[in-house]
Amino acid sequence: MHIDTTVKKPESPSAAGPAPEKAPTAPRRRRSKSVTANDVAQEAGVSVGTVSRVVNHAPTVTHEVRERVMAAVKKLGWAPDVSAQGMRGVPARMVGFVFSDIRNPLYSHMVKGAEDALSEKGYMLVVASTDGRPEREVALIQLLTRRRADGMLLTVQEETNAALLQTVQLAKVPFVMVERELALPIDSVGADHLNGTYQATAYLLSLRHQRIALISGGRNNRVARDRLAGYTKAHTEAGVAVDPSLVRMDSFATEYGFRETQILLGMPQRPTAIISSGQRLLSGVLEAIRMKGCEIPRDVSLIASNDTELARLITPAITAVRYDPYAMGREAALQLLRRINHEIPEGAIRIEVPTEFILRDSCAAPCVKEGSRA
Amino acid sequence: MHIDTTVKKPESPSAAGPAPEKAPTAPRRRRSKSVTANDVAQEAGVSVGTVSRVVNHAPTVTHEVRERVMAAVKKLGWAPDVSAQGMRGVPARMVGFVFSDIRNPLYSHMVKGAEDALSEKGYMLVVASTDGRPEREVALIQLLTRRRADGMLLTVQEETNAALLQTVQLAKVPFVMVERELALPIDSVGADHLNGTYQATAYLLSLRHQRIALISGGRNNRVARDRLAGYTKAHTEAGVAVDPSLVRMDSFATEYGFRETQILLGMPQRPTAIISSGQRLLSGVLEAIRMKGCEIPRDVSLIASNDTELARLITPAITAVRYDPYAMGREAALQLLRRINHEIPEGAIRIEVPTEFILRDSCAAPCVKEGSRA
DNA sequence: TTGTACGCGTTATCAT
DNA sequence: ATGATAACGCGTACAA
Repeated sequence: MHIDTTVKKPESPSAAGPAPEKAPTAPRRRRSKSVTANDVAQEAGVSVGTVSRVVNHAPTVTHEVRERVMAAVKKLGWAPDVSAQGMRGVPARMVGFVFSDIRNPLYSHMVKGAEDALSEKGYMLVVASTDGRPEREVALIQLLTRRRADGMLLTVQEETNAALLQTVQLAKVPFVMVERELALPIDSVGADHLNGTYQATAYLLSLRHQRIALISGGRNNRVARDRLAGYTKAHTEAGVAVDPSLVRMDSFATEYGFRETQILLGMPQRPTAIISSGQRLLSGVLEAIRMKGCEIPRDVSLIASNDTELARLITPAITAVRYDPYAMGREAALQLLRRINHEIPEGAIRIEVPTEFILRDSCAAPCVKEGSRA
Repeated sequence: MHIDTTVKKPESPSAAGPAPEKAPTAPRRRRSKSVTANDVAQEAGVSVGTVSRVVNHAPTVTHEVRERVMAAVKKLGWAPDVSAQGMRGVPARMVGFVFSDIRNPLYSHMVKGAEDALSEKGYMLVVASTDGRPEREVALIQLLTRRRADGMLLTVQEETNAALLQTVQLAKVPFVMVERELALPIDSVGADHLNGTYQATAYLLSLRHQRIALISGGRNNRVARDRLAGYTKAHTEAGVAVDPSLVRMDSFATEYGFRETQILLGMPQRPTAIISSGQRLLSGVLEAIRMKGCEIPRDVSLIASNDTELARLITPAITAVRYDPYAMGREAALQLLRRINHEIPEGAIRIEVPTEFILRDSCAAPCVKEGSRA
């Protein structure tokens, strides 16, 4: 499998398109009328160099000349052409955010956090959804690189994808991983899932639950590793053995939550509590619990992560591990900006966002009849 | 290993244009030596012109030469520099989507629809959140224009904002309005809220509700106008008078839904049904209903728009007017692409996305004791 | 069919 | 402090 770097222009209006498209007009590609620095210079009675010096805040410009140039700039409504600036090496002030699907509230909140941080500095944010397809991840990173993105935020599907690692290295711009980690010296931002899941598990154990199911996704991702570590740590501290059959970490999808919950609740020794770690999992888990005729928290206790409107408003309200995706996106963007501007020394940095345990009404001590069967 | 010829302050090049903007110092950068069309030409033993013709699919190139050039392209990993292309008038293949806040699922779904349509054609999507501030709308449109966006999708706060109208006209690129309409000859895409609200209202009237509240936002926007029209039409057809005090159309915010519902349920002749038209309103409305000690549908019937996971999963499940924001975003992007490529004749086009009435358990005939009081 | 040369608008260098 | 001018990399008339 080779990476195709050839240039495609499927929609060139002047050339033959892929469809029987006979464009009504065969327009000249030339941008015809636009005011240039030369026009401004003429208007102000100076040279183009001076115009450039003025707008770039060069210290060597007379106040009087600056005023004249600024007046001309305003009068003509001129602004430097970004393409021409690009040719001179001026950064595009654009960063990309690559993730699976913006419709996931987790990502839309991250994006907003990133966008807020970036727009303060005059940066644009390009969103790039991969639908979880690794080849799309690679293609989008390459596209953004070619389009001169100054850096990228990355939440990939598979942390060990070799093609991805190579692509990231080839792009000479900084990256910041979000809720993921690569085997490269790259900054990363993520929530403290270890502690979050530890708290949730410890709480359930303190209620005397012995069989606690953990449903999550991304078995090979940092997030899942941290959650499993927190889950295991709590069990170890409580002296309770972990039953591997209660750990389901293959997908964040709603359907997965539904299916695995059905399976779990159908087990002969079924779990008395479930930790649903994944924003989209919860509705699937809830539906399966409902379908099995179970009542929360009487028949099964439930803890969700992340906290959502659904968890808060449903009856009973669901106890949750909360963290702030907006803050994660914001911190990631700020770190990326620091890298872009070389404000910090080399060396990968890990930024951790705290988790918070929100106690609600979805947990109770396990029902003895169920717990002691077999 | 890093190219670090820059040794000034944390850089921040002008990019400001005419507007006074803080820019610490001028840049001193040089893009690292990159492979150019000239290198490819040399490698292939042809001239730069031929290289350009090959990658631009010019018909006048020998197959043999094309092969040789393509091989050189692949070998050197060359791709045309976008800035240089930009200077020659090649479009940037980038569009902007301006809206209030991506965290609103309505917009994140629209964005995904738009992105899917755009990425198929090799376009990038820049997201631009305004937080509902009109001056941000103007600033972002100007920014995107300067950055050579080929077109923009727009969901503005105030359809009558004069500064906005002027900015849109000044930008010489095509726009497509989403769920909004301007007094300009511009394409628009929106859901059929008139019919959706008509169906919801007619259904409630058929259950013999006489006092139906309508909560929504954007009093001066197309969406609100359409909803009010549908609401009124159903009342007229049923011969039921509309009580203006039951129509609350000032905001889409959750808090507004909460507050207005409290007020409505506190009225001496309180409504027996509520139509909550706005994705974020629902949770506020529900919370107020719960706080007032009312039960759905016994004490108050409820219909939501748009349909959401919350509406579907809460007990009782909420009857809803559903439409597809993803489809709206996609249609808007496709229409914008048609405009960008001049594939359709001039003249504004309105694209309507259908609504669907989802019957669930949140509506019943009004309680007589409540309805007949006073 | 292919090579050559010009120009797009800006920034940086070198003179003045 | 300011003017003049050389790149930057590509697309495309025009020449061959």
